[in-house]
Amino acid sequence: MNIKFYNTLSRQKEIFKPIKSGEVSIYTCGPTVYSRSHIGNFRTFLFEDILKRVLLAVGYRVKHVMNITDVDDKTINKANNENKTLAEITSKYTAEFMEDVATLKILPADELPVATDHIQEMISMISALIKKGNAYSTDDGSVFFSIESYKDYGKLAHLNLKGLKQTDRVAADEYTKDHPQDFALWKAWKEEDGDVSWNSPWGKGRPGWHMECSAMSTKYLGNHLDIHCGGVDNIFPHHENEIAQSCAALDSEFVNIWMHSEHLIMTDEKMSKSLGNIKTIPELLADGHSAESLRFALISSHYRSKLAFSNNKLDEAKKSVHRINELYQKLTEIADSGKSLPDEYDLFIEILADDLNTPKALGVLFNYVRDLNRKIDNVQLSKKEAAMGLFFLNKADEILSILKKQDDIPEIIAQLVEKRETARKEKNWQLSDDLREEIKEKGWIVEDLHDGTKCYPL
RNA sequence: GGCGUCGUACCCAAGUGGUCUAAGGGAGCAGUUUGCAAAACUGUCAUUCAUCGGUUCGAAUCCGAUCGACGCCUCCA
Repeated sequence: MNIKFYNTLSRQKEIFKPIKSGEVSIYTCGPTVYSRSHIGNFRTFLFEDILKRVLLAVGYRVKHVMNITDVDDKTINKANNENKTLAEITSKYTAEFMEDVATLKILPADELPVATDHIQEMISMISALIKKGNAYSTDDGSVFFSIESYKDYGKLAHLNLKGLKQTDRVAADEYTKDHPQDFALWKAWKEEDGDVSWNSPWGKGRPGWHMECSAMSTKYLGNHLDIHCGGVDNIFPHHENEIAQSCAALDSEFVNIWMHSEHLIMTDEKMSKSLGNIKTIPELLADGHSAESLRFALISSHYRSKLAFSNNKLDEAKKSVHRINELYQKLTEIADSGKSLPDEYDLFIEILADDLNTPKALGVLFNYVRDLNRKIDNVQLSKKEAAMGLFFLNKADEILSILKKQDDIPEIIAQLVEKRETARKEKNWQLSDDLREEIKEKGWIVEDLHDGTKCYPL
């Protein structure tokens, strides 16, 4: 099967060919651990999760590396503001990040290297760049990459140097640079950095932001890798600068396919910390949304489109997740142990293999759900077909991970349900309805089937 | 100033030259079922794809203009 991915570099879909047959190397830009990641950040991490799961589903071995940025302006500021050490801040938020990753059932990366463990690798790379004439040090002990020394600069973001606007931010930069757009590889120590510094051939300082990704991707995945991902905002400057650094330092091809996810927006605004309209995973869980609903909401639009995130969207996701889980439960009761797959599975995979078209794949899934429900209603579904359906849902779920697989019903609820059953048998409708209400108040829904009842969390 | 994206039903959202009188989900309405509900099922719900032109035998899909929303141009996923 041909797998196609949209490559930011070429601005078109390309047929995916791994460098090494049967194996895919992926580097994804991870969090900067200075605060809890929000749902917008997780849109990107979930897109990467789907990417990985699709590659695994079609039989590739996947080597995935995600960096943790644990030293930069934001982490240092945070530590200063809270009067804590850098390590205290970054270890706290790294732990929280990993917690959220687990909650959302995101497959963790094989390696999660942190920047501060790779200072030596970065220094070597910077030295190599200076030696080759792609970088220069300044009087204060900083090192900059000279963008004029790298002729392809701008090829990812499709920027040409002439068209660049002289923005205030660039103009206001306090460093002395040859070219205003030259970016820092090494930043000389400043007073506000406190005790955050490493020795280098250029004096005390710390690495520039982009350096860690170049150094760590090379260390863990080699000079040349298959796929590199991140949010669209990373295209420029981060990924553009990575390309310049890596290609210049290594004299090698760097990344074959660059994939970027669009932003999640709330009420037509980008979710951002400065606007104060962010939601974290624990907050959303506290609002009563399940991990499955969150996953569903995040994959219900294509990763390259802006995602309109709203309460309405979450409510819809919850119902959709329930619909699929409901069928799953029914199938469990009917199915024999068969292990064959319906044609819809191939279609499902094929659609996902076409640049991860999750909304379209969900369409296929729902069509199938309706077909099976119809057969169940008409008592036409054979045990064999049910087993097929069950196997399909399980296989699809290896990618989507939206099945809840039976929640445990608390003892109190189970007792109330039983009590209600007795009342119903005695045709005591008043008591039965009251009990249903009571169960609902405790957060569970009871539904009466033709034979018995069903109970699930609200 | 430069580069780029998007505008599909009440809402979300696929479709990127013919199978489109446009998938799927949610909401609504009507019905089957049910002690009543819920769930499920059935029917209904865009002859039309921001607007106006053009190319084509054929366009939501290509081109141009207009209107509207948005992103990037040094540290935000």
